[in-house]
Amino acid sequence: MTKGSRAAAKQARPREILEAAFEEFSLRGYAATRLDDIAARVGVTKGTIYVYFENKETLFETMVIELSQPKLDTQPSLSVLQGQSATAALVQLLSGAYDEILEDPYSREILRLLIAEKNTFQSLSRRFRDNFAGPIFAALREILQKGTATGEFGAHAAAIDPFLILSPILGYIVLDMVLPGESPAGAAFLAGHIDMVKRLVAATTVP
Amino acid sequence: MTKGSRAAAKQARPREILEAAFEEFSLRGYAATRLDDIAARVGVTKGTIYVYFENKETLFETMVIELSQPKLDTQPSLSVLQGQSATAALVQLLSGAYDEILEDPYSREILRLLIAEKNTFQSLSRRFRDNFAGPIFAALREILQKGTATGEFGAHAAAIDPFLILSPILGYIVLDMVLPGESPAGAAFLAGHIDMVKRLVAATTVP
Amino acid sequence: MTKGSRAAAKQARPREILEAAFEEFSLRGYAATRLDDIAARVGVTKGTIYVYFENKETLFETMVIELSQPKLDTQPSLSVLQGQSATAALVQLLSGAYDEILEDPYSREILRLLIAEKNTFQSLSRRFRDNFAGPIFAALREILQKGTATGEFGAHAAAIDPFLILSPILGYIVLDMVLPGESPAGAAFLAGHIDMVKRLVAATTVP
Amino acid sequence: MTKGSRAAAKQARPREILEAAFEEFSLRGYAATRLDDIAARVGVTKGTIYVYFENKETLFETMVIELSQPKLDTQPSLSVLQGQSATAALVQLLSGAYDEILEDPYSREILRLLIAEKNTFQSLSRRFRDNFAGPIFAALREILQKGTATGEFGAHAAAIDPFLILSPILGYIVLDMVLPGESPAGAAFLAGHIDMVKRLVAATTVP
DNA sequence: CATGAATGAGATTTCATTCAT
DNA sequence: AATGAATGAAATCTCATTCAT
Repeated sequence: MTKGSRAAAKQARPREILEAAFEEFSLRGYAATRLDDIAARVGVTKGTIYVYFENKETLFETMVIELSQPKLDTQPSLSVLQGQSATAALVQLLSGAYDEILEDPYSREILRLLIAEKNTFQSLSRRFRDNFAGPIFAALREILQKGTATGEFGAHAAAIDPFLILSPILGYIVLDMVLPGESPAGAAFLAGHIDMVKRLVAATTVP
Repeated sequence: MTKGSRAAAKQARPREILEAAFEEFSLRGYAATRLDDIAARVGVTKGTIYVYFENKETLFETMVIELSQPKLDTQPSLSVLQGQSATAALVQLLSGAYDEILEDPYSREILRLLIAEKNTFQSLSRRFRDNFAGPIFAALREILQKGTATGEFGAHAAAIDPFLILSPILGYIVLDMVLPGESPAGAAFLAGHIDMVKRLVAATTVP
Repeated sequence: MTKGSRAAAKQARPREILEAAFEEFSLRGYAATRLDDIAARVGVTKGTIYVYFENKETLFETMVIELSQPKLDTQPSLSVLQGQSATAALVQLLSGAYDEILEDPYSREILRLLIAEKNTFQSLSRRFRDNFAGPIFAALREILQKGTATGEFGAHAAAIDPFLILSPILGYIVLDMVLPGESPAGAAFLAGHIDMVKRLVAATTVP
Repeated sequence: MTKGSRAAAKQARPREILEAAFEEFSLRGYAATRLDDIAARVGVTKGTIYVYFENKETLFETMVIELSQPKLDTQPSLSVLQGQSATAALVQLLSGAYDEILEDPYSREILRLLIAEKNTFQSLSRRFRDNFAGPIFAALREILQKGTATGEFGAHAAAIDPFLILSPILGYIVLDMVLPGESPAGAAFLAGHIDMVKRLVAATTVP
């Protein structure tokens, strides 16, 4: 089985490198990270990285794409949201988003890297929009329309910008990025967020 | 007038450098920015930068501190909020925050740099918290308590985390950072944000 | 043989660099020597030096230590001096010292560098004292005492400062340093030196 | 008298700079010394140095020449040595040399600088030979011949290399340079030196 | 005479990338 | 596949020198 396990080790090598790259890049940023550090973290030498990746830029891009892949697979599909009330769907969508952010070790840091490198890696931002932000916005728009149509939400709900509803999540992430340890607990914030959104869409009026 | 102009040039030099530094740092990030580029932007040589700043690190830190100074001067003071309803104060605080973000050429980018460099320039993050975020949170907390006490807000309002109320602003900034040009217009978003907050604090109940 | 030659080249590289460093440092002094020059002398590029040495300072220190090592190995040991007359031992010690100075290509120049950099590389001076000067002084002291005890030397000999006996050697080196080509021939000077020392320790009195 | 004192200050300026230059150059060596440091020591700015000296090189050379001038003035002239015994002249010459070395604050350090910069400032070494070492050697040669002629010294004395007689002084300086604080007291060493030289020239024979 | 801002050449050091083994 | 020695381009920083005031 040595042959098999050796093959397995080789198979795992690129992933190991990507994970080490993630750690180093998120610690120091793209430019300040040295390939030496990444290699050392994996326990190989610099040259080995070039066996698997064309160059530093490719390594970075691949890392972002590869490590944010799982999230894309668990994206809310519109179909999943059917068969329940719009409110329930809303709650599920937000809860799912927080789950991912709080539990996935990569999402926050990758978002941070995208923010940091927005001018240098614009294609990654576009990817983020197309594969990640876009579908969520679409799902949210669908829910708002459905809720309004069924009278579950107030008449104004259909006109709400989906981004307004999602923005607290991003705000939460940012606070946690800039001032780690000073943001409110994730679960508490989620509860507040859901409560706020419920009030927002509810069929009540304000002065 | 030659004498005056030389003295004036000398007086203005540090500020010129800081502004050029801002442009370059926010374009490429701290590590990838070359002092050569900053110097070229000012129209001087590398050496001149070292006449005014000890090194690259100091230049960066000074730039962040200096260019975010105006904002600190326009911070909402608690006293200003007195003499008006809690709702009006809330609206004023949020409007003020948006004004600043939409009009100040620096704030968004500096926040982005803080996010990007959170591991490398932690002291700047602390500064941001103490001088910027802290006071706003305190003012907001005050407003919530006052509004609840006077019955203007619902009983639940006092317990709302101020950060929940502010988070959409940060979310807005982030979206604009990662996907420039895709965020909703600032004024429209502000209106939506204010409406949402009004509904949040209003004395109504939701299922 | 290719494998062998590459390994050999690698093995020899540090020593090559140290020798080139010696040439350049002794030509221009520590501060005025450029790593470029050292690299060019070896036939590699600047970067290669950093593969083997941490920085310029380390290179200098290592060079001094490494190239003065052979001398330490040929130091007079006290045991060698036994089994012969004190006078013979004295002559042997002095002759050995001249041999080394006249034949070793490094000693004079390294001493010169130590003199030049005494404020910048004090630890090297201490090394020189402990490993080099100290043992010779000790051996000389031993000889003086033995010669006095056996009556071979005059009674005053035991009180002679060993440094007085050795100082002409240092003086010779210095003259040769400052005015190369103007110092007397080494062999002639050694003969004169030995003669002077013999007269110094002899059991005669002077007015 | 303000005018006069101001003029005096101006007159003194070059000398002040030379002395500051001496301090800094002997602390760090030629290449590592910054004109800024010298200027700061005088209490002026870098530019002022250029008012009085053409460049760094000239400043260094002028400093060495100027600060070793007093010594040249007190050089032993052959005439002074006449009218006393050869032995007395010998003692006077050596004592004078030690006096100068022990008391003059510059001589040792300047010699050190000459040693350090022998390849870069060869003209200074030549100056040293012509103005300083040369005359002393000549005087010494004269004394040896005279002492031999009068029978005061042994017959072998005329053939002694003057440098052998002087070398302990240089050796003493070197030891004090490399290992400051470890050399014997100057007065004791002088006494030993004189005693050794007396024995050397005395009309005795050794086995 | 004195200043000190500005220069620009050059020095050390770093590091992504290559390639022979 | 993996290594690691070597490269060379580039980045930060220094400092002697100039010159307008």
